[in-house]
Amino acid sequence: MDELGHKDRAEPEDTRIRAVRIQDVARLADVSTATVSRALATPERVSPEARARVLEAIAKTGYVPNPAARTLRSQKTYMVLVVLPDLANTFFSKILRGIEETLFEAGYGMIISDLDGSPEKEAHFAAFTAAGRVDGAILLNGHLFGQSRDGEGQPARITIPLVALCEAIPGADIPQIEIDNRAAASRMTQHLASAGHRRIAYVSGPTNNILERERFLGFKDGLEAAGLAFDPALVIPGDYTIEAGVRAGQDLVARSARPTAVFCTSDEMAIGLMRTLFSAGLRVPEDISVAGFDDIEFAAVAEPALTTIHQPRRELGQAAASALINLLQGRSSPKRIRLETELVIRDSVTSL
Amino acid sequence: MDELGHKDRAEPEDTRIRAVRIQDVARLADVSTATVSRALATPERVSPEARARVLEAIAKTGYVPNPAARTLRSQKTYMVLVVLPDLANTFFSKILRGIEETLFEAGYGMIISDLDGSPEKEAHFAAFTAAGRVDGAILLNGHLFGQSRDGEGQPARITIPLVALCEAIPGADIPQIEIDNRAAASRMTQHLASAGHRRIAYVSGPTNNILERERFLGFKDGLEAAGLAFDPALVIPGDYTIEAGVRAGQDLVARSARPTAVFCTSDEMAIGLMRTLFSAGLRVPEDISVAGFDDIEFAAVAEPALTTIHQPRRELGQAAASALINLLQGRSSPKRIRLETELVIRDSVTSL
DNA sequence: CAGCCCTATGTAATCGATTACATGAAACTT
DNA sequence: AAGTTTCATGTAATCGATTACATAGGGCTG
Repeated sequence: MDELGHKDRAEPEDTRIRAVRIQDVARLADVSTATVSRALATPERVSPEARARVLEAIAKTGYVPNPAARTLRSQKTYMVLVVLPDLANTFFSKILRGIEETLFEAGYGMIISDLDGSPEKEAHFAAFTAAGRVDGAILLNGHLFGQSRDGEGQPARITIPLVALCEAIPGADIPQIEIDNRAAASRMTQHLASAGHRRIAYVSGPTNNILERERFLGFKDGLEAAGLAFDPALVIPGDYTIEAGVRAGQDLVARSARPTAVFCTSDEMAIGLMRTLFSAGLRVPEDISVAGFDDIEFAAVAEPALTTIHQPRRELGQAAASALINLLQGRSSPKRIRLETELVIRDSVTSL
Repeated sequence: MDELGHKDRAEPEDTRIRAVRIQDVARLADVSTATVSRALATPERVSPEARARVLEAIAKTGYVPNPAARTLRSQKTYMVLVVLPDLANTFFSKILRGIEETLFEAGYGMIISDLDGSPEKEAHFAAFTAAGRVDGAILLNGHLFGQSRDGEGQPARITIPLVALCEAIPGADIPQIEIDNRAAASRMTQHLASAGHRRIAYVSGPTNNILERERFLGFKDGLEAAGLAFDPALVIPGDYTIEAGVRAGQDLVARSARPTAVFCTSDEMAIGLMRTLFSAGLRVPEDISVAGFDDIEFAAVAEPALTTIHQPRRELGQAAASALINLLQGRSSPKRIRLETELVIRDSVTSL
């Protein structure tokens, strides 16, 4: 019999390495399994002597509780699902890091789901969530599972705590962590206007996106505050990607009456757009000013350095994770958390 | 009693929503739980009639197997851990996407661990892995858990399948998925040399990094192939980040005898470096040529567009995930998979 | 038609923890 | 001193699946 005394296990032919079980620890510490469990979960409810023996036995055996068994009994997974529209998007990476940090400190792991615009994947992760593989979820995709298809089929009824990050989910009674997109867009627009720009183009996000709607409202707010008229011809459709910026640039280059400034609702689009302008022989900001949104790492080192709206991405991730942890641990969380943005003035916008 | 007949459950005051269990399905389909389980796992071992009744009952109840229970019994989690040195690094995002895609198709979920240079985190995830929370792991960090500290303490003995991605792990007997860093670096160096550059600076990665060592050897290979002497003074330390590129640029600007070309071992450094050169009034490529490595999204839209080495990032992720899945499903996997890189010539390098 | 094998199914053990409940001893109350 | 409370601990039920083993019936072989 080995040191741990796996006496009631198959012995000779079973060469798989068996994990240490709570029973092995209990035997070594000469207590019951209940005491071992309590020594870990509620140390104050165990006598100091027993606790010491248990801890020693744990150290000696290298015992790690089996998470599946623990989850099965306690219904807690200590896992959180993060739902993203697109993992490859630069904007999310720092947010993810903020989330991961905070979850880790609280003892939670992070499972990532990249929806990738696929309804199958969405259904899969809805089932995943419903099956109790995670204790809670952070949604960065702007809608609830199965939200669009109602009536037909069984819309996934998720009963675990949820938090919406960045893209608010209208109508959902869950904490929303975001920035004030409307105010930020208005501020940028006014910044451009106060630099003397009268004809300001706007490169949008996907129009069904709540961020886009807010930023678009903010753009109009800003125009109005500056006493400028809104011109629908100056709205160029985009989707936040570099490629959309490139296309918007082509659109712009082809125009006869060009705006003097372009407000792109993502830095990625701004950088793609500038690329196209350069290729066409236009200079930024001399011939045309360009502003972005997000303040990703590359904004500061773009040529010219990009004037943009700074989003506290890491803090957003941390705030969302904290809010969720509060919920998971039975505490409450404010329904709406808004973090401050900042107008970052660099070199891509000039005064007329 | 409700439709599912939870007769042996607490009824009135328990308002928690109970998940449908296999027993509920069994009762509805008028079979045993074993048959339900078999109908899902090995349909060919169940009669068509019973199978149909089971599937109908599952559809009616919306049954989803409880993963914790399944894992506890079968010792399979259908989860894979991805270990990264830094989640915020742009380079990883597309790789992650490739991994996620492939895992998803095979029915596996992805848990992400951002080590962030923290030994505590590393220890945590080693325990995590040892506890059987995942079936396998993909390592992007270039070393095994607990590899550095041996002898002292109990080095985590991981018994699950592992795969190394990008950073090969010397001495580890696990599949390694990578590119030929040495050949790629040599190729770029020769490209610069063949454009007439004789004084080529090299901005390195962290020197303890295996990628760096390979690329550095490749750089020297390339010099030698071109008949150029290696000059240690032209090696500038870096760590693959934008900031390192900025610093390298400052170093370069301050020099009296400047090289005519700079080979940066990451695009991020190349972009940061160009930024600094511009700020100092130097032009790329007229005054100095700059080459990168990786071909991240921003390389193509940088100003000037960056000449670089293209890494098939998504494919790397997919290959690593496939290799791991093979291992998890009892098949074998080649010990070394090398994907092809490509020299991408854009505008940041000029001929002298 | 006896004997054998194969198929479909059920019964119940099992995975490894948590935790409700029981128990006995010690401490406190009146 | 009897009764009550508290504390430390143990016993065993439980979480919800998978799966080893048992069994019954049907088809096949000789």
